[in-house]
Amino acid sequence: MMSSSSGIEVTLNNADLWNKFNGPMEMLVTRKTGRKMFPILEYSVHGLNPTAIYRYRNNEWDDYAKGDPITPIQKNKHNSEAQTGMLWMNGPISFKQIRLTTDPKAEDKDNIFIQSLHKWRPVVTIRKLENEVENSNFGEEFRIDTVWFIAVTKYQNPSIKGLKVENNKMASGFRPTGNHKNNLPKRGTKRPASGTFPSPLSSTSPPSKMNSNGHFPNAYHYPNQENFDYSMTGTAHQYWMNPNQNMWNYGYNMGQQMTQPVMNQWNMQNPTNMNYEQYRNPNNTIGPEYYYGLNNF
DNA sequence: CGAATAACAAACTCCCGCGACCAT
DNA sequence: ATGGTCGCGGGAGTTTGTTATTCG
Repeated sequence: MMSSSSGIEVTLNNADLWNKFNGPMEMLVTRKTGRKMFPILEYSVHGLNPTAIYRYRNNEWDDYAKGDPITPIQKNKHNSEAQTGMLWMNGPISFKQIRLTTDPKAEDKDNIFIQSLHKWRPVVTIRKLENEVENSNFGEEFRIDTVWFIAVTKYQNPSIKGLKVENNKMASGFRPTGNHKNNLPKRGTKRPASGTFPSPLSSTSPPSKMNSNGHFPNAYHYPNQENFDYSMTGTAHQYWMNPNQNMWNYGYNMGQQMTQPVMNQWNMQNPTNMNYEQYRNPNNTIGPEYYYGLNNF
C-alpha cells in the first residue's frame, strides 16, 4: 500500500501472489507479439473524492539503466475513460492486457517496449480532471515497493520459472501432471560418427557472402575433414565449404556460417541428421548482481 | 608482441504442442 | 460438444560478444 499527502491510497490487490516469488521477479519479454505479465498488475484505490473525475494512468516506467541508452519512458492509459472517484474505488483496476516487447516499433497500444536484462518498476499515476481538462502538472504517482521486475528473454532463476508454472494456469501443461514434460523429444543424440556428410544439391545457390573465388573466406582455411569434430557439444551449428570437394559440410564452428537461404535448402534435404548434443549450463544459479541494468532505487 | 581467428559462451528469436479459454 | 484462438515454457537455431590460442 502506498498513500500520498492528499490521502489517496493505492494497494496492490494480488500482493500475495507477487510475494510468493522469492528472489528478483523476472518477466519474459518477447519481440513479435509481446508477452503478457504474470502476475498481472491489479490495484485498488481509496481516498478519492467520490464525485470528482479522475483519470487513472499506469505504467510510467522508471528506467535506471546506466549502460544502455535510455529510451523514453512509456505511459499507457488505463482502458477505462476518465470516471468518478467512486467508480475507480469500486472495483479492482487491472492492467492484465499489458504486453512486454523488445520491439521498439511496437504498434499495439497495449505493448510496452522495454529492454531485456534491465530492471523495471511500474508506476501508477492518478490525475484529477478539473472542468474536464487534464492538467499535465496535476497528478500523483504511486510505486509499490515490491512491484518491480527484471526483463528477461529466458528465465534466469529456476525458482521463478517454477513458481510461474505453478501459479499461472496457462502454464499448467508444464506442471508434473502436464503432458508437455512427458512428451519432450529425446535430447543429447549425437550425430552418427560417419565420415560422410550430407550435402546440399549441387544446384544450391551460392551464398551472397561468398568470395569471388567461390569460397567462404574462413572456410577456405580449413579444407580438411579432419578439422570436423562431430563429437563436440557446441551450440553453434555451422557449415563450411570444402574447396577441394566444392560441397557444403556440416560442422562445429568451422568457418563462415551458411546464409539462411542455403541453410533452409540444406535442412529440407537433410531433415533427419540435425540431432546433436547441446551444451547448457546445468546450474543456472545466477544472482541479481548478474543483471546488466540493475540499479539501486 | 600484436593481429587474426578459433573456441567458447550466452542472449535472443522463431515456432511448437499442450491446455485453458471462448464463441458458437 | 466442438472447433478456433490464445498463452505458456521449451527446443533448436541465430546472432552477438568474449577469451584463448595461433601465427607472422
